[in-house]
Amino acid sequence: MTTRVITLKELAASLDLSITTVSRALAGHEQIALKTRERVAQAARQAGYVPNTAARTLVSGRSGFVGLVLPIRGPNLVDSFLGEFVTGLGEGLVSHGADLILATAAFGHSELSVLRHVVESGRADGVVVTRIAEVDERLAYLRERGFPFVAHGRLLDSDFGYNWLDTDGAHAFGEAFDMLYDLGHRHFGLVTISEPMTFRHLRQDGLAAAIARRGDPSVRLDVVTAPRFDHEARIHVVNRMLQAPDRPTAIVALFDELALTVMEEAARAGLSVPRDLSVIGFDNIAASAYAPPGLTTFDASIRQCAREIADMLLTIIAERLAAPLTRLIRPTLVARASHGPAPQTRS
Amino acid sequence: MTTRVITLKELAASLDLSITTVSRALAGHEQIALKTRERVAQAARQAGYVPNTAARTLVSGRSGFVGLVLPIRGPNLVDSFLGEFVTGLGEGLVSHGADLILATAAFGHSELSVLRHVVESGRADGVVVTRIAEVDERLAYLRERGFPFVAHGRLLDSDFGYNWLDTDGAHAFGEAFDMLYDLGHRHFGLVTISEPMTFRHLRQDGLAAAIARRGDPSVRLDVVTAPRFDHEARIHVVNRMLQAPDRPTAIVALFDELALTVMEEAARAGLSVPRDLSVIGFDNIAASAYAPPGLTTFDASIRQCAREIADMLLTIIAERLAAPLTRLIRPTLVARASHGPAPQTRS
DNA sequence: CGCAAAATTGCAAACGTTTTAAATTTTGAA
DNA sequence: TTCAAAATTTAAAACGTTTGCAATTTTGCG
Repeated sequence: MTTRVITLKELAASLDLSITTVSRALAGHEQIALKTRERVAQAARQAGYVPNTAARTLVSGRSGFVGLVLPIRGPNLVDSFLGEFVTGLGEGLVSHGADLILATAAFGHSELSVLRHVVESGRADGVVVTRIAEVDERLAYLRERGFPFVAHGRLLDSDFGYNWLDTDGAHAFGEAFDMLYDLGHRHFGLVTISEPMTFRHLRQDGLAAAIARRGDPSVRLDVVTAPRFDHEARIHVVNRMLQAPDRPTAIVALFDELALTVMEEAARAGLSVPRDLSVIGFDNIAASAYAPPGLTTFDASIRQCAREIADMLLTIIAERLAAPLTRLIRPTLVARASHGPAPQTRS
Repeated sequence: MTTRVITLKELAASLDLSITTVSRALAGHEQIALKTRERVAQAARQAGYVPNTAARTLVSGRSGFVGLVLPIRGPNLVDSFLGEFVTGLGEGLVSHGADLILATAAFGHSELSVLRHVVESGRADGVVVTRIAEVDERLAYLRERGFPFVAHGRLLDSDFGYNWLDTDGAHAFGEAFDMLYDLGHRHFGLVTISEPMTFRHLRQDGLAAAIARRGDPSVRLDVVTAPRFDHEARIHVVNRMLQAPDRPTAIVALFDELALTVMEEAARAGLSVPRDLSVIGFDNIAASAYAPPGLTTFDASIRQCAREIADMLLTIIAERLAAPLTRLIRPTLVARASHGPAPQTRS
């Protein structure tokens, strides 16, 4: 059954040309007579010739692949992020004829070891790194190797230049504060996570900066920290904030999943959102539109960002760019119904 | 900066052995003295030697990659399916040391042409095909080539043997009917789509079969068909069913997104779910848990299925299996609050 | 100690491309 | 008609592995 794949040698033989000529003709070299180029192109199309990737990679040193090491995730957790991100990367890559390699870290293997393997086996010409940690050994490794990469997210102390694209969480959280402050809120809550990811600092700092900018000493901010994968514990932490004798009138969550938990627990505690409590999230996951009364959040347009990351990376690879490329994308507010004026109770 | 990647030749030189011996030692061949094997392994580890994928692929004919061609999707649509599926595939592959290639169809290029490219360029040893269409040229192509693949979903008329894994939508829809019938419902609605995918038939047939099995002539089924990507039109179609003078008391939707639209429009029309109307979906997407009152649906455990698909495919590749492997996975009912007894109005 | 057998190692070809440098053919002016 | 220059084509090496087969070394028995 199996139809054999045609090789360059065979194609050349059928045309009575050398493989050199055929190779060059297909690559469109000017030095090959136009007539020959056309003849070769025609024959190649008809024979369905597709160059062998491995052979081409071996000699050229370019694989035409971009790698992404899948972040390790909990057994029951697939964040909605991945589908969008991967789709965007694919879209960005395909316009340049590149494809995506997804490598998964096996249980017990670190993400770094998988990354090293991808890099050192020559599978990819560049990689994309997501979910930047406070101390990120992946970036350190890539930098030391001088291997092309783009980070989605950034380090806190960028003492070395590298390529990144990030959503401006600091700005978004500042915007959230300003909006809530103008609605009369003075007592704020922040639900954050314990994982050492940089984005939690950037967002929290953005919130703190906005508070400082306002210069109103009556503003108060309570912060609680939830573990990432333990749903029970997360609920517990949220309730600690909701059931405190003096609870915030507005809660900002580090991302939508947390905000949805806040809204669920608020409902369970008989609190009405947004009458008794305003809640704002970040990410605009699909469920946020459905969870009553509709979560106000920020959309980071992951798919679009991923597309841009792909573009950046391909530029870096093609032009061996040294100067770091950076892009900060401002997320847009998606105003739904989970925020409103501060309750008058205590005023 | 760029640290050079060490090659087999260099490793061999540093050990004062031939590349043949080193290659075999690393592959664990018995014919190489144990002492040598250990010495080589040690040196390789220390030097951080990683074999070059391209070279290995070229000579062995095996790339260690499995391909997935991303289904083309609308500009604003990323179905939640992809993230889970890709994660599952990755998990399934990594345990066998394989990785995933994601190829995207560029705008204007057919999915088939991308598939051909992946297959014929030798990038992958096998592919996974999702979203099986009624007349699926991808399956026809793969079959003709004799290229290893596993389909997620199946054809209606399987006149040729091929490997597939599918969720038993027919059974689920039958189960949904039985449950609703036992709750007193007699007038049913089915919201389906116009895209020529096989799963719509399988599910609808399952529903019809369950109705027939029951043999109750008072049972009535209305069917409306929505276009896939046009949200406006989808709403319109749903309302046609909801606002009919004699509307169904129970609506089964082909998948959750449709069911959520039904629930939204029902709420807008002042209908209470499940008091006035029962709604059941399929897929158990994240939003289904949040949309009030909580959508009753079926969970197909995509991630687990994908893992199994990876296993199947790797088996097929490794053992050059001819006999088709097939698996039918029964989805589990996720009973939330969107279904209940039939309203008494007309009884 | 000698030698066949067993154990171990190495040579060289092959995989399908790209590319350098060289060979061949064509062109056109003298 | 001749020959240098231009245009076109090709031979061969290289990329880094794996592997069939041959060469070398070691082992053990007489």
